[in-house]
Amino acid sequence: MSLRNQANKISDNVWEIPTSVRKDMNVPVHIYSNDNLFASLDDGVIKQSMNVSSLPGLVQKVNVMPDAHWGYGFPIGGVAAMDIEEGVISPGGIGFDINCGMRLIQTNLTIEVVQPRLKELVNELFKAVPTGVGRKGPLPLTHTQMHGVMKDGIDWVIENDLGWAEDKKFMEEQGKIEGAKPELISQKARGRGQNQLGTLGSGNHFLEIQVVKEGNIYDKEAANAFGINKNNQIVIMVHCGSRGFGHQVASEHLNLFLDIMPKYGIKILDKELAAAPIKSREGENYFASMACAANLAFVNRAIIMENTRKVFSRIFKQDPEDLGMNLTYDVCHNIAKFETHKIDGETREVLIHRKGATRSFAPNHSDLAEKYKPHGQPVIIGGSMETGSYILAGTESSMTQAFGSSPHGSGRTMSRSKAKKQIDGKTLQQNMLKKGIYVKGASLRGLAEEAGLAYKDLDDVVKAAQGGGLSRPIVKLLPIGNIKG
DNA sequence: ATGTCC
Repeated sequence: MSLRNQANKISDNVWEIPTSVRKDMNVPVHIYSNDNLFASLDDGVIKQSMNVSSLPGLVQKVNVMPDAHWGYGFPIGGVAAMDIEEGVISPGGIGFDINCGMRLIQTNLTIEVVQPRLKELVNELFKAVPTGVGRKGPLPLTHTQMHGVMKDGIDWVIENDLGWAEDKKFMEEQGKIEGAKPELISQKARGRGQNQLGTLGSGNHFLEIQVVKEGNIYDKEAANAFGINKNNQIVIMVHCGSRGFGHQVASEHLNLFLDIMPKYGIKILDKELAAAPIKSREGENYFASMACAANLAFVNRAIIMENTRKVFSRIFKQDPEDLGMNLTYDVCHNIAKFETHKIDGETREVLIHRKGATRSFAPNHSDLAEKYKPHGQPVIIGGSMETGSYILAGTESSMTQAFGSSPHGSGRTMSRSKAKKQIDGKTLQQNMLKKGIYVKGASLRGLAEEAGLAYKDLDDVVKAAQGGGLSRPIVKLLPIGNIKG
């Protein structure tokens, strides 16, 4: 029998697993979905979300996003808030790729100008932004520079003239997680990060050239505030994280937490849920190390953007400023953060774990740039390279229901190994070209793993997010060029 | 996701 039967449908877009289902559950689980997505939801998501609900110090409920799938310990698409005094911090609730995230860059170019140069553009971007596992980047850092990146995030970028000062206004947390302690970072992690800035990585990481179609703009005023204002406009989306650095930080703390849990009396059902009290030396050190990785990821995306601006500038023979290459927004998909939320009528600070989930703050939130305040936070969600992506906006109901969170993408339905068996990379590449999408990847096998067929329907995910009140669609973006790991 | 096993 499917574990899905344990969940009760309580509204069109919400399924609840009550604490009565399993003795060890501390809070209920709410799964945001729709009939179609729920019918094919992986049983592993149900099991893992119940496991998460057994952690100590949880506040209100565990939330599961419409794009959820099975992950390490926590499901990808899991959102959990922890009480600062009683709660724990868990690397499995953040993900190995700390501050994996998304950014969107505007241009004032249109498809008429870009299409004839598309292949050249993608080929040049492929050279300027290294892709693939273990690739080294265009900007090796000295020890002092690495310290600045970890500690200061986007401020380091601006001080070193590798980005524009105003970019900072359009980033989650203004591009810097406070409390980073570079002195806690191992030599090994430092070594892996030091020469990877400006690289994309592999898997579902990408840099994509996209086009706006007038019929895909759902809120003209909000789209305009987000820099999207005309039919056939070209934008650029980047999806990547903290590379080997974040992976090393996460692995080291996971191993450490397994050793120290007995000392704190933490019992877990799955070793992948390894955790430490937020208020413990180990928990505090993990947060301070995670902040270093989050800051490095912000910088990584900024360097990729800087090099993307240079490529566009060279090809279209105009300054990036004149091409209108402003940052619309930069959001985190894998992170834990201290945030203040109104929960059951009470305003309190909690530690939010968002793993494969995007922050989606409501209009007028103090963390938003002035021009975004009337509309809510831009939520950037990536689809497969064949189908398109969305910009959504945060809503008031997201704040009250899910600690200001929204889905982050379309979510896999097919394993990477299964996709590789069913799909031939070369054929896929050729078929995409026929549809007007020029894609260049580090490997054809890697390409096959990312086929649209292997992902949930993003339109469905957006509908479920909207129906569940997590965010509302502003514009859909269609791919025309893509570089992948 | 990841120098896909020190």
